[in-house]
Amino acid sequence: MSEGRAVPEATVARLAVYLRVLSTMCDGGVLTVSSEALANAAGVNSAKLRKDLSYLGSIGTRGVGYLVEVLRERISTCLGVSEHRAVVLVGIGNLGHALAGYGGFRSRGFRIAGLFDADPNRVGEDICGLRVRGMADMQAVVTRESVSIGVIATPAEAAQEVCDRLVAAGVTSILNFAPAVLVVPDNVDVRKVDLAVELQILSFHEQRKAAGLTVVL
Amino acid sequence: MSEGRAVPEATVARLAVYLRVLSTMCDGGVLTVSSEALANAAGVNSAKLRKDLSYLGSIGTRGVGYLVEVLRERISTCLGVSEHRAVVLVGIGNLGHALAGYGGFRSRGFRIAGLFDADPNRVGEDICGLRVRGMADMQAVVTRESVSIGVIATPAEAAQEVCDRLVAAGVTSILNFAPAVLVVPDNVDVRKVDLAVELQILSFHEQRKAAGLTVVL
DNA sequence: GCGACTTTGTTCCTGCGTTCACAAGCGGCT
DNA sequence: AGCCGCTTGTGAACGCAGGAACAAAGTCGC
Repeated sequence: MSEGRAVPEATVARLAVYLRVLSTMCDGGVLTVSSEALANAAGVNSAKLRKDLSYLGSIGTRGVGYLVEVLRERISTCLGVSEHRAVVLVGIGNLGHALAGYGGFRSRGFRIAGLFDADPNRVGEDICGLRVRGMADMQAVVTRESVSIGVIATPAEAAQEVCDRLVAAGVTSILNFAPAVLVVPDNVDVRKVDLAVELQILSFHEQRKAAGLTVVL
Repeated sequence: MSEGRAVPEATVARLAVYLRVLSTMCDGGVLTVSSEALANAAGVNSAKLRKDLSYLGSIGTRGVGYLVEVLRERISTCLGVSEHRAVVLVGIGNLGHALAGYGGFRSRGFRIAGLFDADPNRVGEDICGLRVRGMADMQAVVTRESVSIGVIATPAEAAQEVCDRLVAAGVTSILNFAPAVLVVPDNVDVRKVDLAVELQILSFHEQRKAAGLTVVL
């Protein structure tokens, strides 16, 4: 378990959270941090945190803790964001507009290499210094800027077609905000974020709380 | 296992997906659907789907499948969205603006009962027919409209304070888009959506793919 | 009315993720 | 220099989720 071997999926998600907390600490001038303190700040169990970090061939010092700077660097490298990674964003509607202007991407290791929309009326529009391009330019941008990640923020109907174009252009990871199931080749990763699903999960728990109260009454 | 007993967390998330697919089918005039067909449309295994549905005290007909309308109704009830559920949205910035205008909320069982922002310059602004209110009005709106869910789309610094106000007003479920860990009482549920984390997870897999290729070369 | 076919609901089993608990290691203090 | 206390890293147990396979149940054709 010395080198970054077979990091579990669940751990990867948490590493990203640790990274954000560590960056904040770093900015605050904190030099070292214990697993207990970092776990609290990240909202997880300290044992879990230590096991997570152990997958990176851990760099902690017993009796002291972790060097914030070193740990931050180590996680960045593991996640592949030590250098800025280029992404393209397709679908400049309501949500796409917000994503294009979201500062968190840049500060957390990503660079928006291109904005695309199928609507000719939108092409040419300027958003935070980036020009919206037509779909025809996608191939060129992806190749030239070595883009590996595509973000889909189109309506559900267009999602699969956009996805196919992204894959054809050479993108191998997709973040999908459209409420649609995407079909992709095996070598392409897809993650889906569905805002309504998140709310429905919360709604379920509300339902359960209400049912429990009814019994109590 | 006859009545909606102890539905696993992972199942709840998928039920929401099934619900969306079923709604589409319903609109398309489909009357019955087999577990195989529904599973394909939802992008999951058919055995998993059947097990998920069995938690609702399943209503399928052997040799035929499920009645689309009945199943949709059943899942809606389980998720607590058979009647529209009221939510409030706090933080009308880049992202909040997009969320306020997102049509998917209404169509999937939610009603935005109020928009709030701390910035007095934003208060009074009209977004898709809803007026932005000041934080002072929150208590009244939550009480009057029986709001149980709050959505936080503020900067990270303001998230905890907003969260506290929501909880004090009576909200018991929170969907948090701010990159911050929220501390809440035990009876309050929190779900977090962090866009940068999603990208970093994809980035990790890209990193691995690249490493694998390097070895191959 | 009966048999064959289809599809569900469930059971068992395997694997992953989480948690607990403890031994090992390092720094600081005397 | 040696001991003590603190913190890490890991081994083992536990619980949950996922997948395959099968028996029960209902429909359709004859």
